Amino acid sequence: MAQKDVTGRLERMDRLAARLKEDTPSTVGGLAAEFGVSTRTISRDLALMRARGMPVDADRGRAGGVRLDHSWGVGRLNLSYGEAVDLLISIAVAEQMKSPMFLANLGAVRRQLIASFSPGKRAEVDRLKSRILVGVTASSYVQMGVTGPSERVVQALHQAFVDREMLLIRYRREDGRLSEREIEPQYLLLKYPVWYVVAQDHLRDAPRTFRCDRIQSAMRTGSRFRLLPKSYFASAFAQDMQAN
Amino acid sequence: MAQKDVTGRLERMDRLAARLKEDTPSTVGGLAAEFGVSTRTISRDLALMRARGMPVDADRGRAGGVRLDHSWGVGRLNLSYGEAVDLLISIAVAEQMKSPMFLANLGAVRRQLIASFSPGKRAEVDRLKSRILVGVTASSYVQMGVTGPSERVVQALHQAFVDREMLLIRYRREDGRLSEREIEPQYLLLKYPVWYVVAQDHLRDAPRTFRCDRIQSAMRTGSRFRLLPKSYFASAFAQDMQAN
DNA sequence: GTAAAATATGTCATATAATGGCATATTTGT
DNA sequence: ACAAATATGCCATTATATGACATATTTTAC
Repeated sequence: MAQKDVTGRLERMDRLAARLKEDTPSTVGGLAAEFGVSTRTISRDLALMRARGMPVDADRGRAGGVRLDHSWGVGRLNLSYGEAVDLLISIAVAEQMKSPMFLANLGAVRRQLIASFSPGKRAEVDRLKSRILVGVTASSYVQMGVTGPSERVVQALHQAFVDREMLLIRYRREDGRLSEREIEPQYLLLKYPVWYVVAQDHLRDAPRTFRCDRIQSAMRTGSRFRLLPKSYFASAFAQDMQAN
Repeated sequence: MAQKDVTGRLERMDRLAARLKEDTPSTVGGLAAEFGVSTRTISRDLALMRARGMPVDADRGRAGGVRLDHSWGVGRLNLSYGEAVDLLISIAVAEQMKSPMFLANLGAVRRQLIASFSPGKRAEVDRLKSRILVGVTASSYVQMGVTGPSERVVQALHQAFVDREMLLIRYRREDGRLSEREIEPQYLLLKYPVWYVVAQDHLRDAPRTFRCDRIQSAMRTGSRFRLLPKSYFASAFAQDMQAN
C-alpha cells in the first residue's frame, strides 16, 4: 500500500505533517501505530518539526494529544512567479478599491508574498504595481456600453504590459470606426468595471488612452519599450490622480 | 556561521532548495563546495528533490548546470484557515466581477487553494461562498452617498457572517433615524462599491437588507443562527439573482 | 572531431544518523 | 490516587547517508 521507497524519514515527516493538518484528534501512540514506528520515533519527529518552525501543540494528560496550532498552514501554496505577481497585484488593486469586506486577512497574505520575493524581484514588482492606477468608478452612461473584453485580448495586453512589450491593436473608436495602431502599454487604469490602457501611440507619436473592451484584437510584437513618467500622461489621469 | 546542529540532511536540503530558488547559475560541483559535501551527495539530494516533486532542471555539458524550473515556487505561502478562506472568497468575488485583468493566473491559485483543504473544510467554504452574491453595480445616485464603512464594523460583520453568529447593530436609516437591531447576517450582496447584508431582522421577525456603510456599530452576540434558503430573501435579490 | 565540462548513476566500505526499547519525569482529567 | 497522555535521556542495534572511485552520456568550445 504505502510506498516505502522514497527514503524513509522525509517521506514519513511529510505524511505526518499532512496527517496533523487534517485536524482530527491524534495521539503519539496512535500515530506510531498508523505509521508503523515506535512512539519514541514519532516524538522525535514532532520535536524536529517544532525545531523547524511548525507550531505543533500537545496536551498532556488524559484526553491529551497532538495538534497543529490552528493559526498555521491549512493552505500551503506554491506559486510560480506569474501567479505570485498576479495575486499580489490583485490584492493591491482590491485594497485600493475601498470595498473592504474580506480584505482583513489579505494584508498578511500580501506581506508574506512580498517577503517571499528576492529584493530584485521585489523592486520589479513594485515598479509594476506603481504602473496600475485605480480611478473613480465609471459613470452609468459608460457602464451601459460596457462589453466584457475578449479573453485573448486581455491575455495579450496583460503579458505585454508586464513585459513592457509593444502591442499591435485593432481599436474600435467611439464613432464606430476601426483603426490599427502600435502602442506602448505604459499604464493601466481601472475605473471599475472598465480597464483603460494609457499608452504611447506610435501612429501619432502622442499619449492616448484606450478602453480595453474596445480593443478588437491585440498582438505582441516582441520589442520592448522604455517607461515614460506619469507626468507625460497627465491629461489621461485628469480626475484620477489619487492612486499610488 | 552556519548552524550545523539541526539534523544534517533535512537542513541541507532546505538550504539547497532556497539556494536553487535564487536563480543564480549553479553546478553540482559548486554546490558541493558551497555545502561542504561531495558532488555525489548533491546529486543524490537533487534526485530526491525531483522524486518529491520539485522540477529541478539540469543541463549537461559545458556551461551546463542545475536550475529550478521557472514555473515553480518562487512564492511559498503558508496560510492560516482564515487567510485561506478570505483569499479564496476574494478571488471568487473578483472572478464574478467580470473585470478580468490580472485574473488569468488566479484560477490556478484558486484551484491550488481548494485542493489544500480537507473535504470537510472544502464543503464548508463552498457553503460560505454560496452565501455571497455579486449584483449589478450601484447606481451613480447611490454611489454619491457612499462612505467607507468603519473598519470595526466590517471586522465584526465579517466574523459574524463567517461564524453564522447573530449581530447587534445600530443602523442609520435612509431618513437619518437610528435604530438598534439584532440581525442574522445570512447573505452578503455586493453591488460595487457597496456591500449589503441580507439578514433576518429579529426586531420585526422579517427579512431585511442593510447597507454596510450605514451600520454605525456592530457587536457580536455569540449565539449562532440557522441558515435560511435564498428563496426566503427573494425580494432582496430582486434584479440581482444572477450569481451563484 | 576531439577534448573538456558538465550531469547521471552504480558500487562498496565506512561513518553517521535513526530507531526501538527501555526508564523516568511531568501533566492532567476522572 | 490512578490512568493516560507528553517529554526526554540513554544505549545497543540497525538503517541510512556519505565519499571515493568508476563509468556512461550529453553538450559546447575550440
